[in-house]
Amino acid sequence: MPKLSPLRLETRRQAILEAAERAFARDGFHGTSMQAICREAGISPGTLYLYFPSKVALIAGLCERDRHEIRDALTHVEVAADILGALEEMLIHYACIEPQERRALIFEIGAEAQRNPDVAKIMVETDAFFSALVRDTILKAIADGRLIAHGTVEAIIALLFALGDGIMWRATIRPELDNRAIITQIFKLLRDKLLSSTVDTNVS
Amino acid sequence: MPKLSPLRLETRRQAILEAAERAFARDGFHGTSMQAICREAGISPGTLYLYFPSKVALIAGLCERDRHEIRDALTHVEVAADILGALEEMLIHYACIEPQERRALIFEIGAEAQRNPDVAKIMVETDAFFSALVRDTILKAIADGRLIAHGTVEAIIALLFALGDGIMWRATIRPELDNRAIITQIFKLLRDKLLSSTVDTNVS
Amino acid sequence: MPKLSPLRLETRRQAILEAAERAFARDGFHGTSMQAICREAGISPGTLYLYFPSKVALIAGLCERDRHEIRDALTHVEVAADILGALEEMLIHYACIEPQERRALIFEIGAEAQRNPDVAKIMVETDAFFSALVRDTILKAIADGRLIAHGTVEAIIALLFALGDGIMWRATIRPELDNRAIITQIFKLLRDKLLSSTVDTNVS
Amino acid sequence: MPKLSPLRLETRRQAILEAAERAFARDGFHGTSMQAICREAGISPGTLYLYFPSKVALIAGLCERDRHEIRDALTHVEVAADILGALEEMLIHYACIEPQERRALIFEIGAEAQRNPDVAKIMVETDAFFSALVRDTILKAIADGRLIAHGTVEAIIALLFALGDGIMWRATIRPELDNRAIITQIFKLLRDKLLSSTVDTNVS
DNA sequence: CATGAATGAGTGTTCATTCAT
DNA sequence: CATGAATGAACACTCATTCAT
Repeated sequence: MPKLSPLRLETRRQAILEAAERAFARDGFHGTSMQAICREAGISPGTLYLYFPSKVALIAGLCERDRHEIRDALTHVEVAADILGALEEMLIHYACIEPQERRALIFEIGAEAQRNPDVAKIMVETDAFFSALVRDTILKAIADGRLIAHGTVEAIIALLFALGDGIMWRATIRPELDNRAIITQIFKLLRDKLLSSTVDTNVS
Repeated sequence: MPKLSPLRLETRRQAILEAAERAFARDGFHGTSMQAICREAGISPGTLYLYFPSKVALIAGLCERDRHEIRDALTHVEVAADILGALEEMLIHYACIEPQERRALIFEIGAEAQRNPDVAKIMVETDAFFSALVRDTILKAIADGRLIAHGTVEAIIALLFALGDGIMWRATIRPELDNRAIITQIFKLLRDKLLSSTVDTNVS
Repeated sequence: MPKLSPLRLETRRQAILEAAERAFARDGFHGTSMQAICREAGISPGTLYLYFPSKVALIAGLCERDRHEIRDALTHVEVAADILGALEEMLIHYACIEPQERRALIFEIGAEAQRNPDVAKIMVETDAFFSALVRDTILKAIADGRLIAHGTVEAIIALLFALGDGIMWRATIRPELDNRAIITQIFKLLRDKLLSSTVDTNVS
Repeated sequence: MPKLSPLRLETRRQAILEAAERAFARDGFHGTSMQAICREAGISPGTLYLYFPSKVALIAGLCERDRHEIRDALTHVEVAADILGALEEMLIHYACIEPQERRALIFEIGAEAQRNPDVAKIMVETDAFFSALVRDTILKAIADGRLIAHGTVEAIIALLFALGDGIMWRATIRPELDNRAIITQIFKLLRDKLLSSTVDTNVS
């Protein structure tokens, strides 16, 4: 009985995760049965349990995957000349362009995190990782003179974090609003009053 | 003639709602059975269904109740001399003082809102009501000269909404942080750079 | 505490029975809740139980009432010059004119009779009473020379009973057929071959 | 690959149907819980729902099965030299020999048919199928000269159908009568007056 | 006599999970 | 490795009946 080759195992895991995400987004975590995920993934229940030990493990897996995705997205921010612009773009992507169903998943994950320490851990770690990276990037940019902080740097960063999460949150509960315009408006204000960029930015 | 008097009916409804809130906060919406709520409320299933027609009606009732609570809380903000201070205090109350379990309920409600139009409607209405009231209060204060906006008023208000929700969100997913300090820091920045108050404020 | 006057008691009972019949016919015995009957009758559950001790008692009451109704209907047959014609008319009335829902009730009653001896007893008694009456009427008519039996009288009567019940049955399970025509056809055959009438009958 | 083979699936279905029939006959359709059927069949609820999607599907399955049974029974009638004799025998079998509980099921099915179109459809189809077959058989026999109709053929056939159903009905509500004798008596009359057979029949 | 709020056992059905093949 | 039939505890909800007022 040769163990599943790590590559194949990972490929399968990802395929199942994608099926699960589609199903969860469509019907919610509790509205989706394991059978439904199996159907979506084209496998049998027995096989699913070969790759994930339980239903919550799928949520955990989804979190984990999102963590990687955000990490990749942040890479672009890190190396961008216009850091605020890159953050703005990233926010617009997740708040306006990605389908609403995907955003809605955050409720399911959040709810699960209250009950499941594994999920909570991943959530906190993802947030901490993300925050640290953004913070470092901004601090470095300020040190480099690419950004100028108008006020206590720590406070500006704290405000930035809350702002980003708040925008995501509002886009999720009020998708009918013109969130893209709201984001643009807020970032203009940010640049004017709190964190101006010294590099040329292409105003879109 | 033991007809349920309106008062008694309302008292009962509230008692059941409180029991449901405790149970939901403890075990989640889907993790809580109607039987468990009955046990918590000290009534039988049949009786519960006399007051609420379904499980989601309990969530809807909880939303409705929160809406009233927020409305009352906002009354204090409206009449406050120091509007930003009142908002800050309100935020600290809900983000730091109220028990974490209560905040966590927002995930359950949000998740339910994705599936249940009634819940979604209440959520949107509550947000719209709250937003409009805060907005009016700020606009009036600016017109009165009690607040001075450093930048486009609309943008500042948009930022304020996102900020408020973001702070609540972050307090919910990162309760271990010193959120009170973060809020204070952010509000100080706000007052300095975006929305200064012309009345004496007692800096806490 | 004066006992309900017998008259008032009976009036009430009949009103409730009618409400129950409407509800049973609409939704079936098991599909009708006591609450629904109360609503239909405009009384409270407590009051209903003052007049009928249980739900099956309502079915029993309905049987009892039907027994009286049939007895009355038979009175017309007894005194009719054209006995076969009167039976035919009665059959057409119950099989074609009365609403289908009322006929459908017989299934509910029959099912209940299998479980409830009281209901079974009433059902058997009603059938026995009816059969005896028809039988006597026919025997008397034959003795009087108003009817002529072409064959063993006992066999003809047995066939008549089965025929009547069978027509009712078929009208109930196949209401879409032209049961009136079928009845007319059968009775014509009856008169021609088995039980001719010596009085003028208006052939319809 | 423990995929349910079609044979095994059908065997299981029949076993469950038999368990359901026993339970329904004992306690009635509404008096029988799915748990009770499971107990009777020696399986778990989950398994039952693997074979039948709902409780009414069991009734529908029972109808379907009866339809097949009747079809088979009719095959014997079709090829019989003495058609009336074969029908008489069949009637005696179902009205007198089969256990009363099985006959009683017709009430449950009939009641269900009033509420459930699927059941109603099967009931009507079964009756139509049966009627058409009997009718064809008789018409052919008359054409062949094996039967002689004393009267309008259509009327005789209509009477025959009503008679058959009426006999079944009466045997169900009055099982204490000597229904075998009644059937014999009626069929003798039939042969004498309405539909004589030209082949030798062994009078039982 | 009449009420209707309260009851709680019971319902049909689902679904995460297991394990023999 | 993969299967999918089997499981059975759990669920939201109903309703015939009672009894304090």
